[in-house]
Amino acid sequence: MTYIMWFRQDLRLTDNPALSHAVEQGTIIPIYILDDENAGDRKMGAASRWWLHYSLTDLNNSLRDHLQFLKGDAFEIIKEIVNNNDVEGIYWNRCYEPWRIKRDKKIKEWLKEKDMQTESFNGSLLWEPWDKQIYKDDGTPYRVFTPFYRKGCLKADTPRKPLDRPDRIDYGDINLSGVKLEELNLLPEIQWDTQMKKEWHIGEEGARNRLVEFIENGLSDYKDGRNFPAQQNVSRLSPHLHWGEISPNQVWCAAQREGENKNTDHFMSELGWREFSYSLLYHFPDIDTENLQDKFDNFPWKDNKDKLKAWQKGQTGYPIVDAGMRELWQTGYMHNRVRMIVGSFLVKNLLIHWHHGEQWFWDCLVDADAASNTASWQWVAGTGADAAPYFRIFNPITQGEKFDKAGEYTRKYVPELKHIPDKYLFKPWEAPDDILKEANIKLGEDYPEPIVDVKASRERALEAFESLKG
DNA sequence: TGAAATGTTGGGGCG
DNA sequence: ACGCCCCAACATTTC
Repeated sequence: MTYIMWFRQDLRLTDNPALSHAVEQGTIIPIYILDDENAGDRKMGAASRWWLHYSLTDLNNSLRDHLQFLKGDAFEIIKEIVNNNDVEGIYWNRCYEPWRIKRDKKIKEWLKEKDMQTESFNGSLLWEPWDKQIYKDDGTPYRVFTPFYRKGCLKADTPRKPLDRPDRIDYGDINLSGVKLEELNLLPEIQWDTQMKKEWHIGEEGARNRLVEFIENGLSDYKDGRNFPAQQNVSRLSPHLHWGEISPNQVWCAAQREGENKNTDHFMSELGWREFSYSLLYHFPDIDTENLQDKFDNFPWKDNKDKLKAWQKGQTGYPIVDAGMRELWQTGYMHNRVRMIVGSFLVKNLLIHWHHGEQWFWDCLVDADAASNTASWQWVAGTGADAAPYFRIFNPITQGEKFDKAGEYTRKYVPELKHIPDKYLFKPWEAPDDILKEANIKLGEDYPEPIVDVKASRERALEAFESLKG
């Protein structure tokens, strides 16, 4: 008996419920389908594709070169496989983007009509978004994080303990005439990934090492340390989780083993935010384009291509913002504190619609995730669930001084400011001429003048917000 | 998971 | 000794 194991966002062997089930049934044919056709406007961005290439390479190694790669409309491909080969069934772990739910539902119905064995599993979430335990008493989904997490998640069934890696896998002997991994064309044509390669250890083993490293060195001061981008207190597990190189259950249980304290609690609640984002996307499937709070539909956003471009390229003249945007560009990642700062800057100081930020992150982040990315952009914009009140506007100077006091992070990504004294690092335009000269900076040439005035733009944002009430 | 404005308090300098 | 002012430090309010 031969079964298809369809890998999707679960590129691992350990704690993989669909895989464990499949290998118990018989021999398996592991496949991956690159389905850009059904993704519509949610095709993977460039950084995601880059990561995927190496993650598939790693998975294929773990599967002793048995992973078969296919490209196109997954429904058509699966029909073809089932119609032309002697397979008994097909298993996968669920995905939650609206387009995938729609597609997978159709596929499952068709498979059932064909009397194929088919079952989907939960390999990506601690609690299913439709779990009745995690609804409010009135039967509607939570829109506020704290009760979602405390009254919902923490009171619901405890997450499944991770499954062991199957101790043997038997592979079926069917060639599906797919393509070579290289033919998925996931790697960039222009080589912008040299720096990125050094930054990450992609794949299941890299994910596990990252978790161990974080638990040993980052977790013990997580609650406070997570705010400082120069420190090593954040887990950096987000891309590994997104691709399913590690499951949230593995992370949750590893944190739990460290015992309850403010650091583990806080870290686990961040996994809770991930669940919350998925819950929101499930219950409000258009949040990736529509404001969750529709009163923002009339917000007077400004279209400004030059300023958007300056933000994207890390040329705003605000060093902490530019450092973050350049970290993103160079590494495919940005520290969470800085994501909030650059987000606030785009949406509030520049008054540019959060869509533009969301799209840029979607293209550049190796952890780009439809649920987390859209929920977080709506959060920072003030348009979303449990959102920061609109008037919570970050001051990029104060934030820099508070969270990168010694300038280690900022100077790393904005090296032209290396020699500016701390006192002026986050506001170089206030530095006296002799200090600028000594630091080898000519504002407007070596480093941009600020593209907006924070004080004036703050006022402007508050007025724009005020205009919604009228 | 804000920032700025405004209010309050208390210590020290000083006439 | 006392009131007054100044100002830092902290708390509260407002956007």
